Amino acid sequence: MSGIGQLGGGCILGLASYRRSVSETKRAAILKAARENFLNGGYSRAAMADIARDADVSTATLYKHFASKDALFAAIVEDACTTINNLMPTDIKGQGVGVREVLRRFADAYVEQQFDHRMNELLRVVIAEVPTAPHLANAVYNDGVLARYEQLRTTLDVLVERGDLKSHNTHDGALHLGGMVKEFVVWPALFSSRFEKPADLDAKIDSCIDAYLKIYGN
Amino acid sequence: MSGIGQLGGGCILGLASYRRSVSETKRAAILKAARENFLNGGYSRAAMADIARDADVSTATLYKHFASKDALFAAIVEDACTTINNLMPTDIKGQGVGVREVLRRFADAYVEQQFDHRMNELLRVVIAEVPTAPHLANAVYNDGVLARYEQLRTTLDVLVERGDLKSHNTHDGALHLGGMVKEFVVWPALFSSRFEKPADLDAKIDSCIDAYLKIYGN
Amino acid sequence: MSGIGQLGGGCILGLASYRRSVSETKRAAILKAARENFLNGGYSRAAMADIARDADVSTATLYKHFASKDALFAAIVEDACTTINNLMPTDIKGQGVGVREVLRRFADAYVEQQFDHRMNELLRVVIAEVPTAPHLANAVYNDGVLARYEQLRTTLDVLVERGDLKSHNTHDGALHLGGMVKEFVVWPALFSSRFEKPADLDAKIDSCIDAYLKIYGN
Amino acid sequence: MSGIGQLGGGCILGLASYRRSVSETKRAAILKAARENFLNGGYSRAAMADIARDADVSTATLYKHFASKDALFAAIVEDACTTINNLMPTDIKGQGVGVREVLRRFADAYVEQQFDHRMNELLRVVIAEVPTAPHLANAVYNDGVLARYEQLRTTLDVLVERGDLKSHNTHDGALHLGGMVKEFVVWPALFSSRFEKPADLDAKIDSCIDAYLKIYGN
DNA sequence: CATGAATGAGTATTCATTCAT
DNA sequence: AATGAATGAATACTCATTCAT
Repeated sequence: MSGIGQLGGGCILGLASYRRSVSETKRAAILKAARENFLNGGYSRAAMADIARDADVSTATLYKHFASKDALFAAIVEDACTTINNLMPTDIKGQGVGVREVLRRFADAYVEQQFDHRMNELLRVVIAEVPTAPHLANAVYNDGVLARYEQLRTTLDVLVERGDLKSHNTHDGALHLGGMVKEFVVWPALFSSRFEKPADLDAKIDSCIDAYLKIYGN
Repeated sequence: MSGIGQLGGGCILGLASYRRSVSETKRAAILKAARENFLNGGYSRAAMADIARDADVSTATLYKHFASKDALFAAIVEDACTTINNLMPTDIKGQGVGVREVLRRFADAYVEQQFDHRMNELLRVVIAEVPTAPHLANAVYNDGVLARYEQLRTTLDVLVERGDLKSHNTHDGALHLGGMVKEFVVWPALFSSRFEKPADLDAKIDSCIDAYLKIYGN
Repeated sequence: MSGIGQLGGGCILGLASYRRSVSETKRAAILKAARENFLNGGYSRAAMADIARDADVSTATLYKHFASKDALFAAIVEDACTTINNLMPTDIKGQGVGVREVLRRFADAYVEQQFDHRMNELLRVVIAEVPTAPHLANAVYNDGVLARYEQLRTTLDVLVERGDLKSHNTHDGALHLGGMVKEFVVWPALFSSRFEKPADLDAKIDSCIDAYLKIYGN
Repeated sequence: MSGIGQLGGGCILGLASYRRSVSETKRAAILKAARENFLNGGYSRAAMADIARDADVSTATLYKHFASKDALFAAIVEDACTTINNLMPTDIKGQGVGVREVLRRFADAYVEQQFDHRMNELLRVVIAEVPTAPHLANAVYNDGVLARYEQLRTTLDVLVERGDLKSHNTHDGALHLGGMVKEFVVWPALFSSRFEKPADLDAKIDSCIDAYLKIYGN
């Protein structure tokens, strides 16, 4: 029935892989439940017992998988960073694609990451824990915020090379464009308990790209 | 009866006002202690007992002044909003002052509010409590974030009227300028446990104003 | 009705002393309950919740009085040491009292301390915690064991001076006599879960004193 | 089937005995690991999982060998008693050996058992568990403490018969001598977290034998 | 026969809030 | 009006023991 590998002679191997898969399943369930709990009320209000219950495991099992609440939280954050980094597009600057379209695609991916993957809410919790877990916040800032800017900058560099943008300090440029977009995509979301993106988001983002092109466009 | 200082004869009114002033003093001490505690480790980690101790009052007195931890936190946030709103300048667009200088002054006031008045840290805590105290976050967003944009927009309108800026949608314009500035002033501070402003902040802000003037300047 | 002190003008003082007495009462109840619990199953098996229940207080109150389980245990041990040290007689070497009688009285006091004040059971627990609380064990050894030997030695010195005993190394002598007595008074009690003293204890102690007098008597 | 080493042809008996020996090896490893764990922090602090890990077996295997933590502890204690009883010399009263030397050899064996075989530490743990495992403590008292006295008494009887000691109640005599020796050998060790024997132990033991000979020597 | 993952019942400790005085 | 002691509910974490494979 199950697709367990080497069933011929090594039932031990079968056992091991069975166990691993069960374990992986539980680990995933825990991460999911924990994410939910942490995002809902922040670090302090998330209770290990609740997380265990939501993941349908005992607290002891929870602790077998993650040595402490801190470690569990760190795992969730790391998980999110990985997911997000895999999500961002790497080749949006294809030959025939116009400047505006390239920037638009980048912004769309960013919006998806912030809203559909609930990065905004994770940011809330991470920011809240800055005083008690500065290393984590730092990791998120580097892997989540700065990494995004580096990607954008690289993209901008290509556009400059292609002659689509004036030659300029693309590092600051990335921050300018990013700052404007965040104003619509992140800032209101941080303060709102609803998860939806604003209704006229696309128009707002267009206005940011417009502004950027007025500064640096050819 | 007691040797209380400047009370003249101890008439009832005098006693009452003395009591009131003592009460005000205690209230202020509590607010100060609470602010410190809340900003240090966030809402959950702040302990009412610690706050009372730091304010040199008993817990019972603390509860006489503020009905609950929530209420105390709300009071602190409100207090901060008031302080901040009083801080922002209202007449920076004097006759002889150039565009760049006007925007610069606005930005400086913003920087002062965010760093010297620890608004960045307060934002951290408020943002963290969005799921459990959405009204508070909303209040801060309206009184703190949007109000700032309204001020900026009003300023921009004056500049447009003066002919210093092209006629444009100043609402979006305010968000664009604000977004770029925040990128340097707020975003990194939210993720850092140190309270200092970045070293090259002035240059960064100038670059934002430059960008803005490239878009909308005459 | 109650003997509270300055009831005349300072109801505050009355309040303070009332509080203090209530507090003392609770503290005593906690110590009693804790002693019982610790002696019954050792340090690890004693549960703070059980102790609180037995003392008719909440666990929070328990922790107001004693900052931790360790601290509570230490308080009990210290308490026992004080009690015991106050119990040992200081003037048993009166003029007309014979050697044998002097030693006998000392031994009797020792027996009372070990059995009636359950010092044997406390020793069990303290000894058990040597690896985890060496300082405590050390304190008990110094204040409980060595102090007893010093008392005995002083007594022996007086007896030597009086000419009742040969001149000898009374330090080793005290250990010899003490060792023999302990063999009957402490050693079997350490291994038994019943609290009673052996039936023929008096005769056994006499035999120890006999032996001692054979060595050092005149 | 498997490439197991010195098994000749893999007949059933050979396999069975191989299994038995593997089992014995594991049992021994468990006992060793358990002993270490129990002696280090006492019964309660020793964790079955740690013991299993230290013995390189799974917890399930551990439980196959010993039905419970209690049973494992009992096995260790029993093991220790056996070891110790085999250790004590049985023929130290050879023809030409003097009284003092005989007693000295007995004491030396006792010291070795208490220190080199960590009997002092085991006593600590056993004593600690008296309230919860009285039968065990009883067994140790009988097989460890009393048995030693019986051996000593037998020895003393021989010495009396040989005319080396006065005729006397050798039962009490054994306790007297034993008590004095223990005072130096066991008592301080019970209260100390270091495993070493006191520096001047030999001299102290000599002084005990001296005292004994003064009482009962010829 | 051996395993490692799983568990339920505990454990010490904390905290917002109340109340007798 | 002000106090400090008191509390009940909660929280992170542990451990002896079992069980499916």
